[in-house]
Amino acid sequence: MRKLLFIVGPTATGKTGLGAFLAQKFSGEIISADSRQVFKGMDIVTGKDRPAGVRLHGYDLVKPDEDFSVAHFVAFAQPAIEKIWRRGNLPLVVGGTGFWVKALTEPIDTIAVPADHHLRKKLEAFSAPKLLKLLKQLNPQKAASLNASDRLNPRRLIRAVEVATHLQGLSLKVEKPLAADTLLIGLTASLPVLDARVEKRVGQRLKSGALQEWSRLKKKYRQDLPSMSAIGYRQLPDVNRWITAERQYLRRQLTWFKKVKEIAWFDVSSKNFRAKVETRVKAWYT
RNA sequence: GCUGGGGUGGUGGAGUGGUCAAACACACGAGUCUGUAAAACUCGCGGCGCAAGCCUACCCAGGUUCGAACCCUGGCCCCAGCA
Repeated sequence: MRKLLFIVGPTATGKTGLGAFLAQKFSGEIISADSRQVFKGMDIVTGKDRPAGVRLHGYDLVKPDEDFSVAHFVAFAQPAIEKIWRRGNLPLVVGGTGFWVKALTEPIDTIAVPADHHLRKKLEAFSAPKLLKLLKQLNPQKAASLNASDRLNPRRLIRAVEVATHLQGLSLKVEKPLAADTLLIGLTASLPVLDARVEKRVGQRLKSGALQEWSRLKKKYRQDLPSMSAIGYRQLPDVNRWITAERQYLRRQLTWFKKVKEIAWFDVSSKNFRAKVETRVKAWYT
């Protein structure tokens, strides 16, 4: 069976570095699963590492003012993975965007319903209770299935209404999940270690010209674009707030990934952690 | 040293006699998640308790009052201006 390797975990754990290491060992190619690194020109602040000698897919797919969501990601990544298999290589999906990683192997059944910007714009004026009421009329089951948090989340409610209004006419062709033998490697460390790494990384990005990149993009793009909501762009020039936002994000990622039971976790601050991972991958790969 | 302002939670900052464990914000903690996911959203956040509730709090010490974070006296500290 074809093999598919995932490297996941919170920010600043060195996922790409490990990915490159494993890619060389096992003749692999990296697919980045990162919701902000898909944007061209957003390089320094989002921390795009480009390890030498490794094929890496998934960076710079669109311009910052273009749409790119899970659906686009799946549409891009699945064929990319197929091609890597055809070349006889091992695809390594590397990324911290949990939802995107999940979508690759667990199909989203409403993924075929595209964004209706006109409708969204109209619905944005509605309060959460009003949206919920509307959803109840269109799709009572969906409305009933929402938990307390989502019932108060306008963004989620708008999408649910959008799906409900467009679903009928559409012949749902659900994406096929990738049939593969998968291994999920999770990278982590103690919180103090992770926090320290975050701070260090921000420092490095500042040295590499993060401020210049930020001011360039700020002039060029509207601040309400999804791409511009990337951590760093929102907080700069306040460096401390940037660091805080990175740490908060790190914790959110941890919350997501800790629920994924299949992940084999490795502590990046333990000694020879790369060797340990390599051993684990080897056992699975051969 | 003088004059004026001020000392409230992890932080900023409301509150100026009872309805205050203390608005609001931030930070922090725990979560949610099926086309914005580095997004959006929810809950918690003095102590004990499942809860009802109880206890300890608004620099310190006294005092006034049925009742004080809020009024008075003294002390300590901070800031601004003048010396």
